[in-house]
Amino acid sequence: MLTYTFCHIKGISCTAEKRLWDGGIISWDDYLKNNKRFFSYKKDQFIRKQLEISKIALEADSIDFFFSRLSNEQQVRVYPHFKNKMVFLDIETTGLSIKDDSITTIAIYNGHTIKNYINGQNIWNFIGDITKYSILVTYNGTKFDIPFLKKFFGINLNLFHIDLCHVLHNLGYWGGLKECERKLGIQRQIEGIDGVQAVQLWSYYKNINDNSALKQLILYNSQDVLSLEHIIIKAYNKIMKDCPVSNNISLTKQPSLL
DNA sequence: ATGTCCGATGCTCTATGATT
DNA sequence: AATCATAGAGCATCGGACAT
Repeated sequence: MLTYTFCHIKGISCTAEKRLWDGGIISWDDYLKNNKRFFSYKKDQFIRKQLEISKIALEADSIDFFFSRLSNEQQVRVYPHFKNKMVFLDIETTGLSIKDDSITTIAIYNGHTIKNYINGQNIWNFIGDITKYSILVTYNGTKFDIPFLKKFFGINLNLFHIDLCHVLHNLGYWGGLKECERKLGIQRQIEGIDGVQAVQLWSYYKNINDNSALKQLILYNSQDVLSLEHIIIKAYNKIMKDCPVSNNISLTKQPSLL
């Protein structure tokens, strides 16, 4: 998995990495045991040293090592190795303005269970729960979810972050979460609700005590975090598609919302 | 030595797409 | 509708590989 990645090393781009793969150098050990030189002596020595350090970093589960060396769109590569430290996150709000609007609900999903947080009920439990994880996965969280969370809770979430919006852009997928899901062939359990309706559902709950509206909002919020897991797997497979051995990881069974 | 080509990197600047 | 981080373009630079 991560041992098939070379583009975290300075001087090796994705195209250079593909040349290695095509030349039969698939894993770090393939490179280290190989006598044929793909680069100049100096560069080759540097790469060997970096691969030895990479092995130690992987052994030590150093997320920081790989995150700091991989470009934003390539950080998805850590998914198989570090998925037990990852959490998918999505928030709902009363609108788009960070100045005027507030968080209504938060959903997080760790690959096994979904947790929901509701403003006015249990929302402050979020802070304690989120610190159990190391990597946050969002869609457009850089510009939306994270600034809202920062303002609402008044703290910086000290987590590594993968924004699948940028990852998909880099893979040529544009058009928002729902549109990208459609293009990727991802099926939702809950259909027919969008962000605007999510705002309305919250106001029904708040203004006329409509508990079924809240329930619907939570389901919608939960669906979005489940979709993020679908997307990261699709993105991972696309990013690694040229690697001769590691492609096609698949989705394990997700919790049912219905 | 010298020239040329190629790949990788690193700036600056601007337009834009995404969230509820 | 409000907002702004980022991708992408354009450009310069640097080092390696290779031919002459």
